[in-house]
Amino acid sequence: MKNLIREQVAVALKRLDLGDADGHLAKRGVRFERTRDARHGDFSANVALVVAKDLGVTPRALAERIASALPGSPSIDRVEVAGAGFLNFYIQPRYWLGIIQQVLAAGDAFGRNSTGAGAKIQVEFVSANPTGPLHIGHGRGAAYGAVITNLLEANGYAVQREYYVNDSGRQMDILALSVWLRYLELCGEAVDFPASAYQGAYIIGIARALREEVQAGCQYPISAVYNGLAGLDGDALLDALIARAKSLLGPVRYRRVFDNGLNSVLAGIRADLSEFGVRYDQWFSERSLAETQAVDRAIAKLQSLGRTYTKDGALWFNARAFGDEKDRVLVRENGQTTYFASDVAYHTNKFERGFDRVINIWGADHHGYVPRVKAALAALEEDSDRLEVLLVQFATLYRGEERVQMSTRSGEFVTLRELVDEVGRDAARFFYVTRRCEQHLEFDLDLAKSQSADNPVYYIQYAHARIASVFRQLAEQGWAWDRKRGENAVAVLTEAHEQGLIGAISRYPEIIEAAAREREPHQLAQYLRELANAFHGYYSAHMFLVEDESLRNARLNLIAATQQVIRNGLAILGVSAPESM
RNA sequence: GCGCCCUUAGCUCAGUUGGAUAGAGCGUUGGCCUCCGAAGCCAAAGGUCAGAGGUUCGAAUCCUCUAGGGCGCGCCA
Repeated sequence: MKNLIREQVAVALKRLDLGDADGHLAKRGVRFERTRDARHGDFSANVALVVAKDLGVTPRALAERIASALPGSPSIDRVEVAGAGFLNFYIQPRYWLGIIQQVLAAGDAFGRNSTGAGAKIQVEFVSANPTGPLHIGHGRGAAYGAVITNLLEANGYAVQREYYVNDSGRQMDILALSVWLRYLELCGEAVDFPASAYQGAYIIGIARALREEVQAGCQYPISAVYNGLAGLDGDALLDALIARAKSLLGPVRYRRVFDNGLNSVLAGIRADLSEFGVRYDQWFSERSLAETQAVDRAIAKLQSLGRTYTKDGALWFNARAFGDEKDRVLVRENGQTTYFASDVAYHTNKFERGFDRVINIWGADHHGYVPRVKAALAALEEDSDRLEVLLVQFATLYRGEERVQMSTRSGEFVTLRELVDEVGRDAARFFYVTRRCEQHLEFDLDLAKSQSADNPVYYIQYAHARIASVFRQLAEQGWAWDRKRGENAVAVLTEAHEQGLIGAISRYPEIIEAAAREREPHQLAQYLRELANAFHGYYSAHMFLVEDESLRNARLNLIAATQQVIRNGLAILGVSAPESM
């Protein structure tokens, strides 16, 4: 409908010999929008306000001229000039009524479109270090990423969901060390477990499994482990202990301890995400980039393009020449490549895989990292605009009034699993995506648990279940839904509540498009609440199961369409649509 | 210190990318089940859109400054 109006206006402008404005309307701020107020018609256009500026005429006069030059359409009842010079379009009720049939005919496909035309988009999200279970902060990225990908698919994109597994580096060494020390404890050694190692209880579980597997095969006397390390603490102690673990165990057994930790934690993460309704097409290993020499190749390419230099024994990438605020190290003085070097290789790899667009969903604390990755892509002569980084603000966690600090190392965090166990997957998923992602999220655990029934998700689900209940009631009264009869009688749906509900339904495809385009899942969540509100109001005001067969079936068609749209929307949010609750 | 993000009703948040009289939920106050599910509906109260300038037909939205909050500024990942 918006497109129809846009075409109408374009024709009018051409007739008035203002055709040059055509085609650039959107860029110049011309909008065709739904009105907020029914007194302004159904759609409004500010075209006269914008174009009048260039012509030096009054917007109102121009609006009158455009209005009279409109070709008209059977779907458009009338057009009025209002306010400062708005064109208000009133749509024929017939057109609105047709939407019910469209929904029922399209079913699960209603609202989907082919805007994306099959373009390949990769979305990488969560990608938390596999050093511990996912916590509530990760849950936000998981929910956001899942809904974004669902939205993109609904818009006709070919989406690939990916998790980048940081399975190498110092953090992982600390995990391996933590597991080994707990293992030594289980072997009966008196370990003074370092405060900066991973404290979480899950480490002990992993250590126990390791001990079952290798028995005493990785055991060393504690005196040998700590020999010569007295006086060290903090990070220095950790690094020394990691070096000690590697030297005592040797590469094979160290890798075994390491992989025990990695695989166990990763299995937990996979299970948690799966239970949260988040699925992936690919789990991409950072380690594999080094093992396939992809990191070396990326560095070599930067070198051959002359983007690097050596300083202080390290190899630097000339990031400043590509918009970053400082240059970045690729190979450290000790010969090890940096995480950044892996990331250059990783993003190169993504582009090599032929995605038209690559989206990273990162925590907001990584925002400073964006320019350097883009700089590297630009330096490698890739189109860095094909990489889009969406930043999700952290969730701050409260228990009532008290703020809860979270850190994986200290083991003090509320896990995603605990959240899902306590408030349920539907409520958790919905809660995460009702807020704009650049907004800090205050997550009150007490509220989420104690008042879970007040979560708006139930309001929407209730509308869906209520409609299911009406159809059950219909059958109990010995009636059957005659969809054809309802379709022929839709013109009887003249009540204000019915018009409002039909209007709400008709907005759904626009919401799906806008929420995907703007990467804003909360628009869909917000919309579903409004749709449910329109339905609940209707339900309270009117009986559906009336004696009049035509009216009854017309209403059943309307609420069946409502239910379909709710189901489609909830599916994209990853929330269930119950028949009863 | 420098950079990015945020600030809207008592609380948690929307506000269709510059549009017409700024909206919901929770909470508060009052009303609605002899009728399809009251996890619902209807109504009331509640605002200097952090503050000050600017841009224009028009600003919560754009630009500048100020205040407050978050994050980042490693040869960590």
